[in-house]
Amino acid sequence: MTALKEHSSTSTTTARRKRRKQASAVSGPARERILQAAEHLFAEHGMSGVGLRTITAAAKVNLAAISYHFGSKDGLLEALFAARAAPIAEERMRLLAECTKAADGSPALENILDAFVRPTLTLGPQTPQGGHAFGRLRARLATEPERLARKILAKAFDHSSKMFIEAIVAALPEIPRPDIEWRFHFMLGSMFYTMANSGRIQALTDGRCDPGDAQRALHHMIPFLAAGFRSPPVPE
Amino acid sequence: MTALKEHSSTSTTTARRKRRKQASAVSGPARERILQAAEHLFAEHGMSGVGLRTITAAAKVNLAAISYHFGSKDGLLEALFAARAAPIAEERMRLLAECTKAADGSPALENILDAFVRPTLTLGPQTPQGGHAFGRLRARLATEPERLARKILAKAFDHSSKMFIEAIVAALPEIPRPDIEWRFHFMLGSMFYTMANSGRIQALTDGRCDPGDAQRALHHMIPFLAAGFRSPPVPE
DNA sequence: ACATCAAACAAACGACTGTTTAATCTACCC
DNA sequence: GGGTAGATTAAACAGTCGTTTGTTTGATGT
Repeated sequence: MTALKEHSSTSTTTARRKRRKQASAVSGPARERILQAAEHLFAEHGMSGVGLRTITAAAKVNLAAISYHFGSKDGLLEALFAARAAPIAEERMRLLAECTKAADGSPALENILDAFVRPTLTLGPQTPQGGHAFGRLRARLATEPERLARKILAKAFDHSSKMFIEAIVAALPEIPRPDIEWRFHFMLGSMFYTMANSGRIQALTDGRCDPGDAQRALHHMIPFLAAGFRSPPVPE
Repeated sequence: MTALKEHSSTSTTTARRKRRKQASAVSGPARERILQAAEHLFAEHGMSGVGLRTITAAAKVNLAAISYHFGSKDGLLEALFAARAAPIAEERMRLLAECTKAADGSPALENILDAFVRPTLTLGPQTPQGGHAFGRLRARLATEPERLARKILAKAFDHSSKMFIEAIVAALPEIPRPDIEWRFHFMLGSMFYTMANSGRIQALTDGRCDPGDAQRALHHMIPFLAAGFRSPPVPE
C-alpha cells in the first residue's frame, strides 16, 4: 500500500485493514492496469459477475495485488470511481461555467443540457463495442438498489447534479421546481440508457440508431430533452 | 421432470438434460414459489448476485428443485420472463388497439405513449420499497450487454416495441423515422430508469420526486415525452 | 394391491469465491 | 555492503457457486 508506516506489533489484521483503506497517491503501473481491467470487466459483466482472478489475469498481476492496493473488491470499485468520475464531474462544471459566462449569466437550456450530458458520453477511451466502459459501468450502477452503488454514485455526482438542477430551474422560471425535478429524472434515464448501449435499439431499428455514436446521440438527445423540459407544467 | 418417457438405457446425463429443457405445463405450488422468490432476489441483487441456495431458501424449496423445474439458473430466468412479460406486452397491445379504435384509427400521441409505458409501471404486485420487482429486473437487464439478457428481452418485447414505433411514426407524419427511432430510445431510457427506482432522484430532491409512485410518474412522463417526440426534426 | 411417475429430498461434485498469510523480489538510502 | 520500505508473489484459507447424483415421498390410475 502507499503508506506502510506502522507494521503491527498490535492486532495485525485490523491494523492492516486500516492501512489499506487509504490507498492512493503514489502507485506503480500495476495499480493502473488493475483499474483498467476492472473498468472493462465490471462494465461488461457487473460487479458480482467478475471474480478477482479474472481481473488480475487480465491485468497480468498477482491475485493478492487487489487486496494489497485497494483493500477489497468494494475498495477497488470505490478507487475506480475516484479515478474516473472526478474528471467527468469537473468537465461538467467547467462547461456550465463556460456557457453561463458566454451568455452573461443566463445560458440557453440547450447549452446547460449539453454541458451535463456531453462529458458523460465523450470523455474517456472508446471501447471496441462502442461507447465507453466507464459509462456502461455507471449505467449499471444507476439501476442498482444496492447501498454501495448508491453511495458511490452520490459521492461522485451529487454535487454537479444539484448544480445543474439549479441551473435549469433558473433557465426556466415558468416551470415549477417539482416538474423540473421529474424531468431531470427522465433525462438521467435517457442518458444512462444511452451510456449502457445495450444493443437493443440497434436491433429494433436494424442498426440505424446507434447510441455508441456519441456525437449523433447528443445531436438528437439535446433537442428532445429541451423540448420536454420546456413543455407546459402539468396541472395539479 | 415433466416428461419422463424414455428412462435411460442410453446416456443418462444428456437424456435427462433434454427432458428438463421442456419443463412447463403442469406445476405444483413449488414452481410458483420459486418464480416469486427469484423475481424479487434477481431484481434486488442481479442474476449473478444471488445464488440458487438463497432462492430456494426464500422459496422454502429444496436446492435441486430449480434444476428439476427449470433445468438451470438461466432457464429459471427465461421461465420468469415467459410468465411475467407476456401479460405486460399483451396489455400494451390491448391499450394501443383500444385508443386506436376510440380515435377512428389515428390516436393521439399521448395515448400511444401511455399505452406503451403504463402496463410496465402498473402491472404486477407492488414491492415494499416502491415499484415492481419485475420492472426492476427488466431495468437491470436493459443495461446488460450479455447475450442471454438481450435474447430474453428481445423475445419478450420486440414485437410490441416495433408495433409502437410504427404507431408513433404514423401519428407524427412530419417527423422522419430516424428521429422517431432515436426518441423511442430516449423514451426507453426514461421508462427503464423509472422502473429501476434506484432512489437517486429521491436523494437529489429530498424525497419530493418518487418514481415508485406510478400514477404521478406517468402524469409527468407522458407530456414530457410527447413534447420531445413532437419537437422539430434535427437537421441533416 | 400394485405399478407408475412427477415431485421433493439429502448429499456430494469440482470449480470458483474473496481474502489472508508469509516468503520473495526490487530499489533506494545510509 | 547492509538495511529496509515497498511491491509482488505462490499458496492456502474457509466458503459458496451451479449442477448432478441416487433415493424417497405421495398421489394417481388400474
